[in-house]
Amino acid sequence: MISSNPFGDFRAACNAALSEAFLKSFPDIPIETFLLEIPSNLEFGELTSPVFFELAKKIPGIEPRKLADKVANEVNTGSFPLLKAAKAAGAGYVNFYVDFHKLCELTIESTRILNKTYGFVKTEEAKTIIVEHTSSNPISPIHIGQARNPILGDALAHLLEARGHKVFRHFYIDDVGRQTAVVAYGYKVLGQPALKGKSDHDIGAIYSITSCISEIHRLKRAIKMETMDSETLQQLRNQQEEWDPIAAELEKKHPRLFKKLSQKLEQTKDIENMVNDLNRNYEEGNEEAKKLIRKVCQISLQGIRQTLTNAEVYFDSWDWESDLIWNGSVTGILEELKKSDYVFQRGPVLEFDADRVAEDLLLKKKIGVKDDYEIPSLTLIRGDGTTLYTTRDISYTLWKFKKANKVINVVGMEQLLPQQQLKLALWALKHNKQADNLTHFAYSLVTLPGYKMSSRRGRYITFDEVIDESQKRALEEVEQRSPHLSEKEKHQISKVVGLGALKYALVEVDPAKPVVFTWERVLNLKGNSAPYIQYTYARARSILRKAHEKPKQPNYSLLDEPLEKDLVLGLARFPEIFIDSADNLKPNAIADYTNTLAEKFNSFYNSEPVVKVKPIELRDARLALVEATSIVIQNSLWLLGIVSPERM
RNA sequence: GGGCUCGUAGCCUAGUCUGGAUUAAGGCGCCGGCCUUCGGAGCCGGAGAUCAGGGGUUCAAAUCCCCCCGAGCCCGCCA
Repeated sequence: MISSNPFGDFRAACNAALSEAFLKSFPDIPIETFLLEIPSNLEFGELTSPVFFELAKKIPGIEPRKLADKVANEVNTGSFPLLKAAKAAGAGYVNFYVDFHKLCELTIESTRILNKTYGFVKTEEAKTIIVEHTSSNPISPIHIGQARNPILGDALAHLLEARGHKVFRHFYIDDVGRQTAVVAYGYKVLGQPALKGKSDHDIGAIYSITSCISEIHRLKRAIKMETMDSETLQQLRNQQEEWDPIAAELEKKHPRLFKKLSQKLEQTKDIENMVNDLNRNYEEGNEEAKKLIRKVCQISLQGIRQTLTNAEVYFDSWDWESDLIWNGSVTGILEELKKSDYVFQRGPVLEFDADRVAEDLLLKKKIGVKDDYEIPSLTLIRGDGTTLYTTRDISYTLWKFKKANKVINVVGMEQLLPQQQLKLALWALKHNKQADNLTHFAYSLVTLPGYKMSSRRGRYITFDEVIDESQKRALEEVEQRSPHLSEKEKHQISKVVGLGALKYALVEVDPAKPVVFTWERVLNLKGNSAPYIQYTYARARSILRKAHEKPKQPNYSLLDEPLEKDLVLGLARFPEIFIDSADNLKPNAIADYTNTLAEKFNSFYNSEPVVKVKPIELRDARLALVEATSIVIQNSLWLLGIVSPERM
């Protein structure tokens, strides 16, 4: 007999037994559901129910413990094979004890048979889900401040897929907007040269420098104008003082490029206007503008794709923002919105009254804001007729809902307001179902101590550099620890371990919490890290290789050591952990679980011999346990996009 | 000014949604042990926390409510 969720089966048995017993003891008292939780200590059983404290209130004059005693006595363990005993304890608990030998056999055999699918309990409500993630601007490389996005997005996609949903991973190419026009303009004045370095890095440099020079030009011109008061003038001067050192930094970093771009841009009287024209032309579908901006984005994307491939993050679809404009869907949505009564004109600008939508349709609570909080309005169309990011995102979102019934946007927490406005726009358009099924998976950004990253200012550490460094450090470790391995093997291992360490460091923490990036954090090879878990896997596999043969005659009732019991319980609980992690979008729970499991396994094999132990029935039971553990580690690391190496 | 998020040993985190058991769980770092025994990226042990602070609800609070302090972010015709 096998089970897709051994501990879940035990939980179900406890629940049924408890309901039955309670019904016998107190037929008149209706019970909703029994809370069953994992007790602090194994002496209190494998599951415990504290509900008698609550229930005692409903029955006058009875103490929780008395109630627990009465119910515990009525529990009929005979009809539930996994349930060995139920005992009242403490001030009013009923503790449930599992038949360990049965659970043990069920867990280990299920794991070995289900193998790469063990733990991945399928949902009964399979959906088609689009996970949109990363979507970094095609104007600069992905930097470490953004790197949490692909890691989290990929882990979410794995989780949902394993849960039985149909998942599509989408990258939204944000090619519309001023920033692409800036870099395209810089690229154009350079004469559209072939690039020598990694393309996204080169485009990123052109972007920062063009943006910086343009900003300084604008400020200089503004300062020359005499029609302003001294306060405004001072503000402009302050801004200029901010940009001057940035220019110096960029010049130092890219001397030749900086010199060339400055010379070329010197000839442009008003860079800002040229950029704005280019942006407008692009939106209008002007062929020359299309050719130029698409080219620059393609070049940059080539590098970004390379980075993501190195990180082993893949996409099913690359969606161009500009397509939504050119095919008329943005205009269509705007027309619809205008009919909705929630848009208004403010001078030349079209605004969306997000607050009134929320008020009228009673949505404030639903989107998580207080009743008296006034949601700022959203600008839909600029004075010059061009659209804004969130405007376009409305039609992108509806496009995604044509292909899926649930959409998860992996977007930084700082974009909470536009994501709320977007949702409200869907309600204003009467797309209630879509609004309800749109999830903003918000996470905090990665920061560097004492350093403010900014693509526009050219101040960032790229994801590429961090991957390289992490893998380089891993290689040094492999060279030192496993000199006997072939060069090829050493390289393969260091790739997997270096990348694993990086991913783990970014996925391990609750997404709501900020991560401060330090090398110490990523390059941790000891406890609570991917290398620690990977090492545990490699050791387990090594033991299995040493045994030469598959366990043939395991007798699971010989597994009686506390360390064995603890490990088996860990394996049995994996499916429940997985379900919670997938349904509540908590990839960090998997990281935490896997690390704990690795600790249990390390303790086990350090004190209990496996290969050489006698009798053979015990040896085989332990071998099967080792095999099962290796499977669960591999499966859970897979969810996080981390590879388990056979050796390291 | 308004809003969102976070605050747990020197440092990094789990637990908070759904309140439960006289020791608040891990990791890093620190101190002390373990290699003629399946790979020491390991194992075992130790020291280290009034769960930011104050009040409240409860038989029971890191967890729920109120107040307050501190940090980050948002409130743009940027994305």
